[in-house]
Amino acid sequence: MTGRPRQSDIAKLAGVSQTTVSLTLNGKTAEHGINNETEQKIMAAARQLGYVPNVTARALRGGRNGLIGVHAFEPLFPTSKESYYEEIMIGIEQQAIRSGQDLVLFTSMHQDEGPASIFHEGRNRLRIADGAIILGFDEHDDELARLAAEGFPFVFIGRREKAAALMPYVTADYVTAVSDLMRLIHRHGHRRVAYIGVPDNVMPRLERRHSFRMACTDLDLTIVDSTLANYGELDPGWLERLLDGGTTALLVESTSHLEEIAALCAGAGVEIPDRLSVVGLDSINNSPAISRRWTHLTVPRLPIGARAVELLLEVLDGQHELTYHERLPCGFEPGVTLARPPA
Amino acid sequence: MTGRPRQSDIAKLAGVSQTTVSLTLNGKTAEHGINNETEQKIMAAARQLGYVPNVTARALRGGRNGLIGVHAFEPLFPTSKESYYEEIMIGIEQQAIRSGQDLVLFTSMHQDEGPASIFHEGRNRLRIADGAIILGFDEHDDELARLAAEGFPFVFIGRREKAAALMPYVTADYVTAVSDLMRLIHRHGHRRVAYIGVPDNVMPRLERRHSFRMACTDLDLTIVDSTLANYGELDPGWLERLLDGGTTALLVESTSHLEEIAALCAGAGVEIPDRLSVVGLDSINNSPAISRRWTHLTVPRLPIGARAVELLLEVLDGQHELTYHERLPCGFEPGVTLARPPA
DNA sequence: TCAAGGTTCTAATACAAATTAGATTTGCTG
DNA sequence: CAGCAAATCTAATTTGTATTAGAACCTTGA
Repeated sequence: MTGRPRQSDIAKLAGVSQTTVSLTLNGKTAEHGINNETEQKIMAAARQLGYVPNVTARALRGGRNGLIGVHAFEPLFPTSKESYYEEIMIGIEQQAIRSGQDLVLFTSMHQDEGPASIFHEGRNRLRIADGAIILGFDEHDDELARLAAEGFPFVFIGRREKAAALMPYVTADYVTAVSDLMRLIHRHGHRRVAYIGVPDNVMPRLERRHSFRMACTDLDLTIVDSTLANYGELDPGWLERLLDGGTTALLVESTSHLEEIAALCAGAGVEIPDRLSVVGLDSINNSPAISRRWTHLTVPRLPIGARAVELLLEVLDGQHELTYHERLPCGFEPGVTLARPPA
Repeated sequence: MTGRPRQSDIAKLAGVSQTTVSLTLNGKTAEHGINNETEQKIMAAARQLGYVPNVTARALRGGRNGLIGVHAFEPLFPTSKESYYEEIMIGIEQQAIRSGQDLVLFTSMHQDEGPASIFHEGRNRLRIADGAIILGFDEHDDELARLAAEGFPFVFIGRREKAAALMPYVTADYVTAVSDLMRLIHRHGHRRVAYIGVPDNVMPRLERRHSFRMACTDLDLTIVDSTLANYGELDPGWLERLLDGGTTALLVESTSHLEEIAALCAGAGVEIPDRLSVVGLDSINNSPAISRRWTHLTVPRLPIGARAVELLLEVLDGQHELTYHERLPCGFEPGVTLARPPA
């Protein structure tokens, strides 16, 4: 259907075989002893015809196309602001630019409602790309395992218990970050610390909670109080009970809870950080809605995206075991909401 | 390398030929008279082996690869907030989902500083996709012309004088929108209207200005005053001169100028809209930084992106002339900043 | 009983590139 | 001048699927 030039067209124009064209275009002139003059003819013909290799043919044969797939189980450009993936995508794009790769967004897999299943309807389009970066927080461990079993090269962003052993992944080092943070809070003199979590069990949050509890045990036995709140529990009564119990510092998993807590404290005349230290455990976007410079951890989403691209290219070159993974360090924003506990 | 089952594996298991498997899996049993019993055997075998069709093979055979290229002359996921392309990309993604196409972002073309040339190293990398959507406001008419000359199927988002005749494009109907808006302002009783432009000459802004001047002429001769301000010109003196000159309404090209003008008016005790009506000519994102419900036009960026995808697919099916184009209607947000002029 | 027609399946091929295993020519050595 | 190697190229095959053309068998009617 297309007037797209093929290698055979080049061959005809240059008066050689398709084999010679393929070898020449792939830079194997030396090892196959192709005449310099022939090479020039072929290159000239290719330029003249505006030849560009056919992705599907090359992929079918197992070659590389310079295409990196990106698959999220949810759309990448969501209508709601505060896309979770946005910063990661910036990192992916930047590294793709540096590495000279193009990106394929697998939108076609989202056709039906709900999370986009990789193997649904038998339309696993991932193979059009050389490899893929997969992100998403839904439970799709079985699909990932199957993909790994098929030998398809991919890197996962995040971490899953089951998946960990099967594929390379990049994630943030929540464990170290929360652990360090707890030591800092301990050094400030706090002995009762509460934790406000989100009622779900995705890995990044589980890791933070786990690390929090470990730190509580490690630092000084039984002096710390762990509390997991559900949405809606954050009311004046809750705050009162918290303070009456002797809690002097609060770890807040989700950024969206910070301002809620600020409002609650303001309403009850509780000063932050004089009466209560508050520390966030996630990145905070600059926005006029942010009331103060919170003390908080930052998740290295941009580096994670960038590293995932590099890692995938290394995987494609066979440089890593499938069990290889990396944990990138979280950042720390000192802010003004962590202080000594009241005397 | 593949532990992946192929049609031939199914065929072996079911004791039939690969052809029969292909026909059955594609639901062509009826037209090729395939026995119901055979069909059951094949389906069972396919299920048992966990068969998933190989997209690359299928695409190779079919001529199309289901990839739609997206090329902006700047990166699509910019570090700065307020990406111009973001809303368009949402539209593109949504329609790609509906149409079952994947998207290719040509990041590899951005390797060098500056805007990314399509004909990087003499090769048109866009050709790896079935077609492309091109967006960008830099001057690259020559590249677009060359692309069109090569017969590569693409749709441009926006409009260029030169490009208009060469390729299909989708754009917003600024002309009608501004014209209608001017009539509305005129009906409110305004007779002197000023225009605050941005000091550049990209098409969408030129069209708004042009339509503004046309409307001034059409509605009532010489009763309207047109002013084009550069950045930095917007100071108290400018506002004073404007009002002294009898201007009662202001058209503001760029959303970023609206709050600036609001501050200026607040400082000078000028009430909006009692003393001065102010109307924006672009979309406004919900954000806490927006001080009031401005009366303004909205640019249908999301529909533009979506329509571009549809249009490209139609072009690929040969349904359109290259000179085909569409202008999508702008929206109007009534807001509260347009009123009758002071008596 | 033989041609016509239907039913049910298969062989062969195309898609575009990569690769393996030669084929052909030329040059050089003994 | 036989013989061997290097230089330079090509034929044939592979990848997995879809499709065309037709084969083989069976039924039916005259």
